[in-house]
Amino acid sequence: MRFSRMHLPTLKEVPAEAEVVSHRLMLRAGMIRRLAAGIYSFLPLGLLALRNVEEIIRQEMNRAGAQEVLLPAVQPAELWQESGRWDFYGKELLRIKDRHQRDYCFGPTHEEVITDLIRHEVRSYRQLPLNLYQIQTKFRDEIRPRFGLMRGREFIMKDAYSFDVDDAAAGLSYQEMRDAYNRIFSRCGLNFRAVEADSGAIGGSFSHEFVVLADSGEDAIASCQSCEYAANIEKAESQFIEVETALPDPVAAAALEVATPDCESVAEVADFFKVTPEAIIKSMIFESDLGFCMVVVPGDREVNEIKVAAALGAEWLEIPAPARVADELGLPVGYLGPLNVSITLLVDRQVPQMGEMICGANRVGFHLQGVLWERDFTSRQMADLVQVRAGDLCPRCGSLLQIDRGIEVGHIFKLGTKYSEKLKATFLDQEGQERLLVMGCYGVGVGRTVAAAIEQNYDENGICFPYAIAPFKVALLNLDLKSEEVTAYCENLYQELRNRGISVIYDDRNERPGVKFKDADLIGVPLRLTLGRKGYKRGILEAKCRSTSISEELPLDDRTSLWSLLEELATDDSRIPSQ
RNA sequence: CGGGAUGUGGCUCAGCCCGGUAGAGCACUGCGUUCGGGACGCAGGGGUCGGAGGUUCAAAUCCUCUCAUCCCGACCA
Repeated sequence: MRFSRMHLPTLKEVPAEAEVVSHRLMLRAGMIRRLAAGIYSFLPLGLLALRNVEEIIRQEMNRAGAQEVLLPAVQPAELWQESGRWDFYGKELLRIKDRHQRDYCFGPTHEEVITDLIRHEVRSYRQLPLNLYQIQTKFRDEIRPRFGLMRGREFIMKDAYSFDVDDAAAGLSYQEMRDAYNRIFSRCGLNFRAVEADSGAIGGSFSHEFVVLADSGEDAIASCQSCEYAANIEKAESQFIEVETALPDPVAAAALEVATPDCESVAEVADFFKVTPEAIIKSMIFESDLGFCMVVVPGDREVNEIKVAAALGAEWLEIPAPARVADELGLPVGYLGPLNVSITLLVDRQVPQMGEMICGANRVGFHLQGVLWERDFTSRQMADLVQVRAGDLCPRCGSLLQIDRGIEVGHIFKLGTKYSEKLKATFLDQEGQERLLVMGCYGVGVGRTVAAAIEQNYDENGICFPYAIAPFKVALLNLDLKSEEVTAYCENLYQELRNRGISVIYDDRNERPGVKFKDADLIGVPLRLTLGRKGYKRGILEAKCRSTSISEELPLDDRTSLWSLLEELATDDSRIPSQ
């Protein structure tokens, strides 16, 4: 492509709307433009990057035996009512009406549509396994879209759905997708981790997220420093070690009520008693489909709601407003404690070994000191309820866990029969028995993968695209358009690069050299070739690598070293796992 | 949904408090000079100041409503 002919509106200044690196750089590099909150247009450069990721995805999905389809974006409400998600999915589902006032939605995901399709198509175990995928625009009406393509409302997703005869076969499909995903993100040149995750609203029993490590990421993951264990913080567990608790001697007969005016938070209470938060127990009221309950954890720990919901076996869980707690239960938020409460008491497994504790007295302005497990309160419902943190022990090997931030770019789920049951998607097995299809679903955020790649690869001059997804692999800068020899050489090299199938942007604009350098850096072209009058006289072409800043002088009359340099770049940063 | 902020040429912003002919830089067009890290000079084009209503002789500026966008929060007592 000739730069002079390309619609590539780079910006010197950063549009005020952009906060995070990838968003800023994608705007500045002329890749995307915003139309509305969370809704973006792709310009030519952005689309090239997107297509490169799509192509890698297609290759790996096809290699894994999946077949591409294209499903409708607009879906009738009946299907969603049949699966039960019309009500459950909530406001994220963009609902629309047609001219006859019939309800539709713009698909945020396609379990319903694909299951409907398959239940009409698949009758026999002979047609299985089957894995269909598509790359398509989704819409999720996010509460708060932000960060450009990282959390958009309209976005492009690759979603795949597998259908198998039983759990074991579905496990194989899942594993195949897991391998494919590892190859996809490796080939995109990303530093990522596959982590165990909660399956959330999509449902199912088991899932892994693929998280690109980046400080600006919205997700946190816990990973072991020595073994392979890695999990989303929502899901992560830690090893629990029983310790003997030393009690003071003699032990007081009962806890002591102390006036603690205006001490509502753990920090304030710790300050008041001159103790660390570890000596305090934090009590919180939760409400679920099973009613109210009180959750008790060490004061220096954060409650993990997903673990609470799992421990309770609850469908949904939320924290009621303090006013509601006061009205319904007569309990004062800020001064809660586990003594003498009538509702379910759910206690974190670490609490019994805390020794003498401080907790709220269930009376405004008072806390209890010297509280003891068993003497003062107890519960049969004990579990791991807290969020892991750096320094906790790996549940597999006992080494230290570390916490990193990252961007979720892929998520794979074992769905089981959740949707096939609701939509009655069945087949006949070898014995002629009617059985439910066992499903899995597998998603990749395509635009988000591009954004994540930028989050992970940039410097003060702009984007440093990994070779595999770079819109252009080579930028050829002609610094002296007026010189016939220089221009003739550049034109010839440009043609040869194109003939070799190397995507190249030839900067033939009538601009000063500085402008060309800045633009080539900004748009993240991995290899920059520069030729000016001086270089031409010396018979050399300057080749500079964007990511390493290493430059070499190549002879004009022999291009073999150029081809080997490109070869090297192409293989260098696509870290394909060996397996 | 709660809180905060912002809407002025394509972009970044000033002007608003204290009402009186709409500005700068970048970008764009033409000419000239310049030419290896976002050049300079001269001459130009382009804005119903987010929208609606109101106050006023007069509104970008004051008032009311509305729309849009961004940030924080919407669970850690």
